[in-house]
Amino acid sequence: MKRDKYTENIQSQMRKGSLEFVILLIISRKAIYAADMLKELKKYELIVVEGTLYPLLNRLKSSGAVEYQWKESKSGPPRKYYKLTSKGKKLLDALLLNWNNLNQSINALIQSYEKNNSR
Amino acid sequence: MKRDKYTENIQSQMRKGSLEFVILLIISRKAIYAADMLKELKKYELIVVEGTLYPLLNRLKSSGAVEYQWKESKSGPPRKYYKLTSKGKKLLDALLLNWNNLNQSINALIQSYEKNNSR
DNA sequence: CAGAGTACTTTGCAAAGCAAGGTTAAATAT
DNA sequence: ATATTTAACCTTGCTTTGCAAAGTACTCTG
Repeated sequence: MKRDKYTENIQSQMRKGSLEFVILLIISRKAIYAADMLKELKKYELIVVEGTLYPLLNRLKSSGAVEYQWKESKSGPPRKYYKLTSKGKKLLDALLLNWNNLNQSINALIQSYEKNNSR
Repeated sequence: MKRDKYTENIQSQMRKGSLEFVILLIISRKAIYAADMLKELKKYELIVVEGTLYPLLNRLKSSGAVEYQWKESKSGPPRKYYKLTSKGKKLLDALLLNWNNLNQSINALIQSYEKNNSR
């Protein structure tokens, strides 16, 4: 396996790991449907494809973290507008805490790395 | 699936995603062998088990990011002391950049979440 | 040499990302 | 009105990978 491929692979894993978290954050702001989530993610350079997003949304749905309403569209089939449930809000809060902890651990490690490399 | 299980699952995914990165950071500080890596990870509350770590180290090895030297031990079988190769250093630098980007994106999202929830 | 402790390896299962292809509905073109 | 295009959403199959559990191998102690 080439190094570049491998680098990309690890990077995509880092993205993956925080995907549920990011999706919940996006949904928390306002009700939104899948295709618009994809655009939003692209803005943040968190590239995701349909085949990843739809199953993920279904998992969130069946876990009770999100719910959706069908809404008509003027230009195509109806859309599922997702929003957080109260369960979803609790989940998001737990993930925020978790994110902060992970961040602290990694930043501590990064600092000792930078020290060893004379800034 | 219960919410708690699901929460844990997502959290463990977030850990997973940054695992290679964290391992590289730890190895970058000084040559170290697997069992001590596990202790180190525990200090940072990034729990990992053997069945995860050893295959991961082998993947890093065969991608050329790390190399190891056998060293005798006074209390058991010999140990593989891992250290970064120059390839590994480049990989780590790329991951550092990637980490910073991901961090920025997520922090931007978190900020707009906190705004909507009136701090 | 038997048992305990330490270190590394392997196997098998399950979760999940992703490419590719499919279905359905509305709008537009012919 | 039929065909094509576009927008949404869904599904299948492959592959990767984390992890529990069991296995191998080496050293030291009694």
